[in-house]
Amino acid sequence: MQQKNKHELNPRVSADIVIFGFDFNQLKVLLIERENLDSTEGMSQALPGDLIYENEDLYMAASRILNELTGLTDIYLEQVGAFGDPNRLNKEQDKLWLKSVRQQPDERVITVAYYSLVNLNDYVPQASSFAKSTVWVPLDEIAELAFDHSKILSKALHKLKEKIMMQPIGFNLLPEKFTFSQLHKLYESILGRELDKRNFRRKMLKLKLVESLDEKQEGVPHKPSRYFKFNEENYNRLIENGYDNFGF
Amino acid sequence: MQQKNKHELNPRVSADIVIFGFDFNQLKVLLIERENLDSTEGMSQALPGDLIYENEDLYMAASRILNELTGLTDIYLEQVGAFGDPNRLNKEQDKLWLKSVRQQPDERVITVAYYSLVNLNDYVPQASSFAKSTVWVPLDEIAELAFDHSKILSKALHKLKEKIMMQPIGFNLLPEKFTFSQLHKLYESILGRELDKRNFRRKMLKLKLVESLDEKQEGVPHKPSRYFKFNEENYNRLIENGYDNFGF
DNA sequence: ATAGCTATGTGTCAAAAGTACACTTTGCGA
DNA sequence: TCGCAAAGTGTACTTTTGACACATAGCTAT
Repeated sequence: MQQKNKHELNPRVSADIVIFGFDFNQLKVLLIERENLDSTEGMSQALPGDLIYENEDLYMAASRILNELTGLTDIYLEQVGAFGDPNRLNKEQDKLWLKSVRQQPDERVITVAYYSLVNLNDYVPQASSFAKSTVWVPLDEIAELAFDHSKILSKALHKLKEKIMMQPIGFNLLPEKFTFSQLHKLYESILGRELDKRNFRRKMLKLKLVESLDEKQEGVPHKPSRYFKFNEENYNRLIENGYDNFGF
Repeated sequence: MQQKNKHELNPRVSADIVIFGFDFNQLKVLLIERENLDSTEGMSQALPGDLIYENEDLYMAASRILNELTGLTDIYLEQVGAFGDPNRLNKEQDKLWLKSVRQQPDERVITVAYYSLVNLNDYVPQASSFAKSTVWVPLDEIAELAFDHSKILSKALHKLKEKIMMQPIGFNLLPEKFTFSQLHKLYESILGRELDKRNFRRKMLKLKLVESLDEKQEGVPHKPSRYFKFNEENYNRLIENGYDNFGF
């Protein structure tokens, strides 16, 4: 035990967050931009993240980062998993960048990834120590990310897809009131495939997850849509009865 | 950045594993037993786990631990998640035990949990540095575990349930050939509810996931069952066509 | 005022999947 | 040869899914 000790891992731990947002048209992810230092290309992108502090719980660290970045609190946040490949920071460009920013750039870092769902309307960009410049990038325009972040993103997306088929977490990406087509488009964006409009409507209404408001769109150059809101009580009643599969 | 550094977390990292086994009757978990040092009660139980070494990947560490404990390689192993509550080691009994076993018992440890599915017939108990005495405990007889291991176990079980409804991973818990009722009982044990015998059979056969062998049970005091085996080719064909929901 | 545009909103039918349910069969053992 | 215990099998009903097309409301441009 005594001799073994010197070989035991003693890393830093970071939290990286995949922040999803929806602009009523497509799913986007908030990324930080950094300048490349090897003068090959101009910029590359990474998931926002930061080292975790002492006495900080993993979930707390993730909410802190999310809050510093977006000003938001009480956000849907779910763990994706831990990523600890010993070579995860060893791409040349990443090493250069770490050298410019960390005291011990070669130190091993394990990251715990989370994903979160935010309502774009509530979002106010914030300056923060770990993210000078951020951008919302549509899912299908995201190029290879720094470190192992592409892998993290794809696992996060996979979890989101799985989850949204079981629980109506999508409402976290929408404002209080929304139209049916916004909701419909959201599900299509997340699942990456078309859903029949009428069947989608039928299912949502049968489950009574959405409730119609006495209010309509105004000023749109077509038949105005009614507004709807999420009915949380009905959702809670559903899951009490063991219903946890929305089967899209 | 410079001053902040001294507050950054620099923990040990462990891997803990929920090892599931099935004795044709119920689902069991392999636990390690340790003597309590405060003389309240005799024994308490914990999930097997060990600190991760330098240059070791998380998944590799988990397979190493699994191998040291069971002698098995190439085992189904899936990450449950990272657990890093600053107080996760702070129950009194746990602190006493750590003092007797670790150089720096107060050091913060983050654990990455995995679950694995093993075939009990292949299992040969092994002595290992971190587990002197091990026991297979039926799920419903597991008492409160050490550290945050009860929480880990319940999350692992939850993931297993979810997963087995989507993918036929249950076969990892069975030997090459098995009877239909063994398979049936396995699904019931994992999901914790009864499944209609005929409907279960119909579904499995329709998906062609199991294949009948020309062999029967012998020496049983009732009508002997045919043996079946898992048909991996058909499974691969299914998932290629996007089928990933077995809907139990 | 009216014609045209655009997205909203609605119903039906057939196929597939799920659910509930009971009796006969086989081989062993007493 | 009788009894036991688990294996094995089919049907009828209900629910869910999936495919599909047209009328409607409000704005805009002429």
